[in-house]
Amino acid sequence: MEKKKFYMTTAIAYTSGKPHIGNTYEIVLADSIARFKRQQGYDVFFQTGTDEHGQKIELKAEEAGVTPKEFVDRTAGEIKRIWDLMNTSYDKFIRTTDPDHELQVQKIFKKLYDQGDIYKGYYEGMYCTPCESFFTESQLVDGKCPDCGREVQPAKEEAYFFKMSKYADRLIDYINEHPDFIQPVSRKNEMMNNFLLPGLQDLCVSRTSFTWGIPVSFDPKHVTYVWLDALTNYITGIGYDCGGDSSELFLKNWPADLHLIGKDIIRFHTIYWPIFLMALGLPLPKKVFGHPWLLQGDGKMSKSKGNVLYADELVDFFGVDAVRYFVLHEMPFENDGVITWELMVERMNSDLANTLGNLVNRTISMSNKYFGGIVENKNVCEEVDTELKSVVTKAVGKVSAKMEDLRVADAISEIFAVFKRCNKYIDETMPWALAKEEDKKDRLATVLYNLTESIAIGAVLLKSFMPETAEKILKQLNAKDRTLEEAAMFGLYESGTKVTEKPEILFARLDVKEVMKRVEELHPKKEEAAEKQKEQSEESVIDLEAKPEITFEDFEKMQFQVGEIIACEEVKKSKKLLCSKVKIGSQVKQIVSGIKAHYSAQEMVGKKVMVLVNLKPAKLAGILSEGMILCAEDENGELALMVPEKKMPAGAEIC
RNA sequence: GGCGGAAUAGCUCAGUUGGCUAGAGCACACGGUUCAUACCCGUGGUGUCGAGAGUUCAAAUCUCCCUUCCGCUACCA
Repeated sequence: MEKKKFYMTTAIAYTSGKPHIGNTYEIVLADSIARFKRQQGYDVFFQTGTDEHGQKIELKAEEAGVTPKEFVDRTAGEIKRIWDLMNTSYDKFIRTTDPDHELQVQKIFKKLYDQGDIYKGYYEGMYCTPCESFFTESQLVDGKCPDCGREVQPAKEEAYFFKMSKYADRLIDYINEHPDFIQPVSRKNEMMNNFLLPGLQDLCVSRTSFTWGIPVSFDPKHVTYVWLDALTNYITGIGYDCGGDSSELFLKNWPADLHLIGKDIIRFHTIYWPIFLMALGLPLPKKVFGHPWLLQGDGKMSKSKGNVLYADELVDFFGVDAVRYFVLHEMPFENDGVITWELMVERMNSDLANTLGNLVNRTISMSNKYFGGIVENKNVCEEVDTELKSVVTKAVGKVSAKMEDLRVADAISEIFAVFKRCNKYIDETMPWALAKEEDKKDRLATVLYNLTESIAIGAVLLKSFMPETAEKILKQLNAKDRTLEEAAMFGLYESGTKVTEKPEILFARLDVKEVMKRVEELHPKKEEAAEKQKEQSEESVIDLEAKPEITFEDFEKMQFQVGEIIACEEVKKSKKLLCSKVKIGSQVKQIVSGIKAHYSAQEMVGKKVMVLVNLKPAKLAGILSEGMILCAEDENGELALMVPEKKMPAGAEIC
């Protein structure tokens, strides 16, 4: 029987710099889907690659003192290296500087021009070079770029435009008739309401302001502007030829079954790309999934802060599969996910080391201890076995269902539910107790067989997400690989198999403090950069949005007093909170403040601070707080306590 | 400004067409256990289900309104 094809792509990564963990997320997500589809028996073609043209790269190369080609060769190599490091199983890595892609883009441009979909016009406005964007006067903020705040120049460019409106109605129909086309569905409304229904603007598809791009063959002072160049990679990469000489690979795989992209470029993939395809007379992709982004927890990722997470660094700390697990697990379906070092350590310890690693380890250890490593099914079943088997054999179906909806994080949770059930089973059956009774030997053997078999099935399910780990587990169990159908059948692990004598620790527990210490050593730049920013901001001012005017009466409602901090301790449950005992006059109040990141408990003691005394008490992390210690905050979130500039007694009114 | 979404346990979130004491994971506390990587299992929440009003025998779930946050988008000032 011929396998059903499945063609999927990621967005191509822009080669302006090293990819951070957010970029890496997409390729790992895509890889899990690709691997799972293969496991399901699809003939998968998985394409990824790099987007290498544009003015930004031209400038970056100039800064670096190399040619654009040298520059992109370097960054594309770096991106590919990280994709490979993450153990991703792409079939094709396309670069938009590949000669066959460039040639094909030129032919497509010409064809669309000849058939009247592309016409020549003028582009006018204010141009921001770093952002490569035009803005109207009214869009500018203080006369500067609304995106980056830098200077803009007036510019008028001769340019080619694509007649988007011509195909709009057809696209609207297509989207309505294919409710699965845009995922998640909430994005569909955004596209409809903001673009399609109000009427599409024509899209500029060429530029003359830079040269690092694919020249328009019949008008070489123009280069193809980003979207017609970048989006077409999905067809040129598998051998499309608009002259009618497309490859077998293309004929077999187009239309794509899935374009996996970031939510920021949904518009281009669900409006412009389908319309380009219509103009070329090609069928549209079946599904476009705009995934959310992975964000850094403690503030936005920024290179100057030195807190950007890079995949290779994380791999050094945790290993490839752990990093794959983090990015996949922390990502809900529609909302952005958050990732921090602390969170990763937590996942590492709780899920990977405790639940999974320890399970494999204890199971193998028991087989060795009680049966010299031989796992034999003596078929002495009890009631408790039924539920275990049911959970284990149903897992495949659950995982598949989640994957069908591209809910990868949920799919992984289903797999871990199997491992958790196994741990529970051990407690229910208490093998160590069975081992003490000679006549329970066969029951003990059966229990260990059931466990080994369950873990083997779990490992098979894990293959798409954590390939190396799955393999390690199967190897330690000496279990045969199996298909997904076989993962629904309990009892295929060959009775009488010998497991490894010395189980290898799959994931070592980590100490948060030690990890954070190493991170600090790794990024000493952090402080330097922060100091630099401080210097820069010394002369700057902060404008806040004005709150509504209040009356003197309103003001008088608030009671501010000088408080002396006589004791202070960290709130153990919390990362941010300090709990202070504050002396105000003759009474002492307990106040919880979110300032642990800026002040240690020790240095708080003895300080005299400004306190809002009559704030309604509230519980923070379960601790009563009876007021508020006031601080000033700058744009970086740095805090400074408000202290009196002369000596003042505790309780002095501030008015 | 327009369109859309969200607000539920300390944290991240589930809660189908309104229906019995509102759930899961993590964290925390206590108990159990010892095969194992101080691990696993069990138990534990006074949560005003953002505020207010309404429909209903019954609302986290429907309607209205308010507040806050988020997404997309637009732009007069």
